[in-house]
Amino acid sequence: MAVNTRERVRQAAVKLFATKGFHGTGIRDLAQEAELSSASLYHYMGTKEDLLVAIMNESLRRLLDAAEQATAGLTDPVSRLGSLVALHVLAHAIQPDDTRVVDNEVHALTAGARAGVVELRDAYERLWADAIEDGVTAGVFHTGQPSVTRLALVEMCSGVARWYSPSGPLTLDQLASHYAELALRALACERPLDVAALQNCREVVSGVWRVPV
Amino acid sequence: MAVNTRERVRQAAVKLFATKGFHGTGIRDLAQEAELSSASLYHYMGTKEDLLVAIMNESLRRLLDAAEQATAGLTDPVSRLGSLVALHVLAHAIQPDDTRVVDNEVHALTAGARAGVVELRDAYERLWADAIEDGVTAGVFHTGQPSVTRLALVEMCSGVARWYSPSGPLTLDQLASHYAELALRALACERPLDVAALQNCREVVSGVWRVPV
DNA sequence: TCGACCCTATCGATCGATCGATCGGTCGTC
DNA sequence: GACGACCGATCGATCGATCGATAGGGTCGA
Repeated sequence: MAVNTRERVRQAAVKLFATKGFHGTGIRDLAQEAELSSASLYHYMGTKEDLLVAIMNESLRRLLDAAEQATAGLTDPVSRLGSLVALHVLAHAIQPDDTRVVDNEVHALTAGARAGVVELRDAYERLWADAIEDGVTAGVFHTGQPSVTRLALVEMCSGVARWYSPSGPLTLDQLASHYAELALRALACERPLDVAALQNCREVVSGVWRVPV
Repeated sequence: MAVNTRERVRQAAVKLFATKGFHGTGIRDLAQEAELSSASLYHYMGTKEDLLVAIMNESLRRLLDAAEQATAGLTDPVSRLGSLVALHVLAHAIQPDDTRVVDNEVHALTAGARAGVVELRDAYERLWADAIEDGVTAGVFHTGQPSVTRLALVEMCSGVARWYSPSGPLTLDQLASHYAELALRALACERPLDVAALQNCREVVSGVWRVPV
């Protein structure tokens, strides 16, 4: 029960932080969503900010782990970048609330906590930067501004969390391969998608987030 | 004087709403930034939300006007999309605070005000949708999911507001043409950038936002 | 020229409401 | 009878907003 309630509080917080923002969400909103009194809330969490920090760190950690797992052993930059894009898009489509909190509420963190979050984020973006730089070196990607292109692609993929609906016309599979296609094209890559890598992503995703893909 | 002070309040609000969020910004923060007492603030504005609504509507209206102006008379879809991308990127690079408020604080609006903002936003995205659909029909763009591609591209360009610095290595010109290049590539367009259209964008931008480009 | 009158700009003080958080308790259950 | 789960009541602080007051400058008729 206790573990379950703790998870319910977390999910209530993710939902409300994502839709109303951290500062726009009151302790009483949180309590109502989690079906608890505001006093009981504090049996399962520290301060409101502790809750935000935990959500951000866990979400980012999961994403980073998944990305490392999905690209482990892949030496081909095309496969690596395709995997990173697919994974990022799937994560944002499956967990839109979590990812929107991570992407939009960094400004609500106090300095100490922000440092940890930024560190995780940097490690994650490093994976993208390496894949792109390796591809440029290998001559399969072409871009005059690798860093700018990386920022552009990551942002493009993150946008999925703002609009994707599983009841819409696109399956997760179609979504992921469409974005992977867009990314490879933007990098002027002439090689086709690595379909096996995408399949591998699907398995990593269903393992890490425990959902069928 | 009065007009000047009113503008100072507006700029203080844009800065704080962009960095700390609408709900994260207090009336007293606003007053301090604008160098007024919190009481005097109300001589120049209605409620705090009125201020947010005004900022959003003005910013969006300016962007929409600029986009219509930049694409007016252009029949070629490649030129139109190139212009839209360049304009969007320039606006986000020049006015990062304004655009971040528009992009990230919609959730803070109450239903009535939100409707107006969404309407403006829809009209703006319609320009993008038309350019892309026309290009697909004309056979110069290739994408199986025009709507998804549009969302991806807009989001990609909006990200500029999160990181661009005028003191960085890229000029506004380089930034705009790099993004236009990325967009055309993502649409599998084989035609080159319309450099004249980009030049036109520069002029529209310096007119609408009154800055040298 | 002079006061009477007003209007704009400004602020200290303060309003009721709500904020995040804590207290002292009451329940079952083991 | 000890403990985990839970809550009504309430804390001090802060929220957005308003109050009455003051100072200064322009516009009058006398």
